Amino acid sequence: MSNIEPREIKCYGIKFKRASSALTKYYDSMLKPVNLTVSQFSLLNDIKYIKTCNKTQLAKYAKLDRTTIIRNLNVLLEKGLVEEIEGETNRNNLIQLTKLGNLTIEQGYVLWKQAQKNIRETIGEENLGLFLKTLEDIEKLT
Amino acid sequence: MSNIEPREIKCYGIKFKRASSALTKYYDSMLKPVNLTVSQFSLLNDIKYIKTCNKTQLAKYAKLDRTTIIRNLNVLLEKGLVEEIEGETNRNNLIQLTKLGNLTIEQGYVLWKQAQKNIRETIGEENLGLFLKTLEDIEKLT
DNA sequence: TATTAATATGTGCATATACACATGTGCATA
DNA sequence: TATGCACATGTGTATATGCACATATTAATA
Repeated sequence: MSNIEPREIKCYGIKFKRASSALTKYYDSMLKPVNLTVSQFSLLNDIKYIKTCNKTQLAKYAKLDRTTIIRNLNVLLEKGLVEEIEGETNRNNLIQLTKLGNLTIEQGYVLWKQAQKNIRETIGEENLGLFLKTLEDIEKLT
Repeated sequence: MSNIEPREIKCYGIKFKRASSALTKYYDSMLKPVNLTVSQFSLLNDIKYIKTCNKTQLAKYAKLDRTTIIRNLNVLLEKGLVEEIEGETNRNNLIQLTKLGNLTIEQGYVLWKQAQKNIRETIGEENLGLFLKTLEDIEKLT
């Protein structure tokens, strides 16, 4: 099959999407030994930080849609990394890490740290500050 | 509901995801009048550039998984923006833009151009080169 | 007290993405 | 010819994401 000559992609949105996808895959591959994606690892860390909370609070904190959080949490619940403490009504339920969840974070942290270091070097220490600032400016678009 | 004090997010992967999500939403909102997402707009432009091709070629060109292309194409087929020309066997099918597809790209281009300009200003002309270079370095991780 | 506000949760639908697997076709070669 | 490799397609399943809609509970207020 003949390959088609690539053209210069000009859309910053698409360029960004591709880089984001590559970056996610990289973190995911590094976290493979603990069977976590970077999204899952990040959400676990959020829960660790806020200790116990309801799902709406967690969504606000993680800056994700509430229904996204519900679905992502279901994966973590099934893995036994998170538990839901039933209140009097659904409204009063709280979620928190299990022992396994805490242990998995600890194990994952070592792997994440290495990924983080490698990415920092890929971006370049000297450019890091400006780069992260730009990411924040873009995030503010929403 | 009391809000939880945000902590500094250190994971570059998550920071990047958030920015990417915001950027996608921004482009999507700008392309709303032509009822296209930026992913769809980009795929249409890829097809316009390569004129006619099979799905595997398109996937390579767009740097997406082949099965992702199949599913994204199905949306464009249903919208009548793309058509599939049946060959002797499935293997010989070709896809190409419809008239409506070409028209929609033209209409979308004006909107996209404006989004593109705004993002360029958000990043800052003076930082643009370095920023895009970094995106490419990250993309190469895969 | 009855109605309304605010708050919390969940499901259906849709897009975007990719891996694993199954299937089909055509050509080269043993 | 038969076998296998290269190429092309499609489905099942999964994660990640968010909007629209429905429902339930609590607090405030008319």
